[in-house]
Order: sequence, then C-alpha cells, then structure tokens
Amino acid sequence: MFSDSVSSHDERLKPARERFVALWGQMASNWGIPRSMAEVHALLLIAGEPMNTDDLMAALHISRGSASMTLKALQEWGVVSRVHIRGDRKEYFQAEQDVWKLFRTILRERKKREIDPLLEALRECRELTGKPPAGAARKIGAVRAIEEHNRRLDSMLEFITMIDALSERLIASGKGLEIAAKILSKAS
Amino acid sequence: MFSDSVSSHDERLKPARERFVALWGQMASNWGIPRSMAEVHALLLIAGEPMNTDDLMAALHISRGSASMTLKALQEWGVVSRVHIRGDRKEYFQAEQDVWKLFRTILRERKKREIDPLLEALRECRELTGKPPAGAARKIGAVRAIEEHNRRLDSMLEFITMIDALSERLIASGKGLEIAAKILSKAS
DNA sequence: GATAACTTTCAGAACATTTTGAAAGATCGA
DNA sequence: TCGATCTTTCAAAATGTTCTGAAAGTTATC
Repeated sequence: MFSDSVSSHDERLKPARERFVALWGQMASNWGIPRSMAEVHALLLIAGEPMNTDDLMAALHISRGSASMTLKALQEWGVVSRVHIRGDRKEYFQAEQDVWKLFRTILRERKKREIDPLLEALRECRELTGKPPAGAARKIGAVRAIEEHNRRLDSMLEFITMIDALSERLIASGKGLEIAAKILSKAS
Repeated sequence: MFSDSVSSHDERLKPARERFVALWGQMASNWGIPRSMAEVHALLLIAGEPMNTDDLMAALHISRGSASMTLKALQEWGVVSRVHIRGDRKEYFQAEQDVWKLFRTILRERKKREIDPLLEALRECRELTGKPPAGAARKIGAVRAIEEHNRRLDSMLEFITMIDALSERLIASGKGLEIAAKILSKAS
C-alpha cells in the first residue's frame, strides 16, 4: 500500500526483500548494532528507492518513535541521507548504494569512535608504568614485573597502532580493500 | 592475597592492570562482547602468568558461576587455555600472549560463526529471484524491479565474498596484516 | 498567525542479556 | 569407596537495552 508502486509488480520481490532484511538484522546484532537500526538500513539498501517514515513503519512493524530515532542514528553514521520529493511534504530517506563507499563510511566512523579513543587510553595506561620505580629497586622482582608488563602493553600498542594505520589507508583509498586483497593473494 | 606474589611488588602495577582491564572491557562492549568476558581475558592477558578461578573472582569481583562460564566461553573461542600447575589441585588459565596470533584466532572464529553463514544465507536469498518471472513479463516494471534488486544483491555478494577471501588470507598467513599494511602504505 | 501535516522526544514498558549462588557433578587421594 | 576439594550448571534476580506512543515541537501553507 505504501512503497508497493514497485514491489507489488512481482510477488517474489517482497519475500526476497524480507529475507534480506532479516539477514542483515541478524548479522548486525552479532556486532552490537541494534537490530531495528540494521533492518531499516537493510530495507533502504535493498529497496534502492527513497522511503518515508510511514513506509518503514508499515514494512518493519515498528513505532513512529523507533523509526525516527533509528533514522537519526543512521544519518549520524552517514549511511542514510534525507531526500526531498517534490509535491510531498514527507521526508524521504535513502541509503548509500555503493557498498565500497558504505564500508569506508562505517570504517571511518568506527575508527573515530573506537580506535582513536582506544589508542589514546592505551597510551595513558602505558604511562602509568613509564619510569622505573621511584625509590630505586625495592625488590628485584618488582622491576622485572613492571618490565614484563610494559613489554606486553607495548606489543598491544604496536598492534593497535598498525590497525589504526591500516584503517586510515582503507578509508582514504578508493579501492584500498581491493588492492589489499589482490596483493595478499600473491604475498601469502 | 592471591596472585599478588608478583603484583604487590610494585604499587603501580595493580592500578595499571586495572586500567587496562577496564579499557578492554569498555572496548569489547562496543563490539557486542560481554564486558566480563573481555575483562577476564584482559586480566589474563596483562598478567601474563596463569591464574585460577579464585584469583579472577577476587580481582574482578565476579561470582564463581560467572567466572566458570566466562572461562568456558574464552576457551571455546580459543583465546584462553587451561594449565595444570603441579602440586595444586586448582585449574589455572592463561591467555595467548602473542597479539598477532590472538588476532588471527579471533578472525578465524568470527569468519566461521558469522561470515560463512552470512554468505550462505545471502546466496540463498539471491536464489529467490534467480530466474525471470514465471508467466512471462506480466508488466514491464516487474522485470526491471527484479533486475535492479538482483544487481544490488550481487554487489553485496561480491563485497562479502571479497571480505571472506581476505579473512582467509589473513588467517592463513603469519604476517598477512603486516604485509598488507606495508604495501598499502605505498600503494595508496 | 492559525491550522494542518509531519517529526522528534522521552519516560516508562517490554524485552534481552548477564550475573548470581546454591546445588549437582566431577575428580582426586587415601 | 569415601570424603574433601574443586568445577559446572541453571533458575531466578539483577541489570542493561530497545521500543513504544502520546505529547511537545517544528515547518509549510493559506
């Protein structure tokens, strides 16, 4: 009744969309992303065409509030954008269709929200045990324990730093992942 | 009183460990991993030495049941292993110390549990709209809608297939990520 | 500037996950 | 085999997250 101008033309399209939406929602919840947020995204992604709040409410059986908050979050993540459709007062929403672009957008956000703060916190943590013990070596064991602790932290830091650099590359380069894949297939 | 044979030697070690544990737990919950599971892992990781259930309970203020279930899950993920210490009836646990190995282990598990089933489900989903409409083209719009739907699904499939192949490489190759990072830093 | 159409907000309800603790189940040594 | 020690299980409780719906807010039109 809503977005069916297209989807009702073939009776296989709706079930196929529903399947995809369910799939995407399932996967998202593995990754700590709210199911309904993923479902809204999935529907916009697979539908291709812009949809309005009422379309989404009807198709996914969610409340107006939920639709509104979910759409807001998706826009903050940069994966969904508003569209105005002339002659209609409703807001329409559409998902980024290019999967590579989508991937880079998500990576950029996660780096900003998670990797960057983590790196900073790790460095702070490392500084807690930076200098040798204040009053000389009280016990020989203390020095060694701190040293080992630091060695462990340092290798963690090195690893996360590398992930960080890698993310940066993937975000910047248009076909970074493709390049990585190709190269890895040779370099393994 | 428990694992303090080492950690009490320097008064900075305990706070530093606590900081790291908190950090790791924080990060994990961003990724849909139970906080206390990550905290147990973090403590074993940063402590280096094997610890028993009572050590963990005391250090993290968790119940015996929680410790037991968490340790079980960590072992299933392959990131923590049991150790027997002679002369002690308690079970001890230790975390894999090599961060690269740790990374590959986690990647292997996530691929098995998430990417592989996702790919299969996506392919099934794709088959729902595989053949052209049964009773010839009922409307010209129906055919086009299906075609566009299929195009979208296919690009999704292509992308996930690539992620899958990349994971495989990273899991197999000892220094895959390092190679990728190095090469990308030139190839960008 | 009043009305109608649409969107956002947010407190509480519904739902889901995680933790607890006590009981049952192992395992070991004698 | 027994008793002591340690581990696992699981139903219920605690906690945390997401969703709802009605009210408040906003915007466009006349």
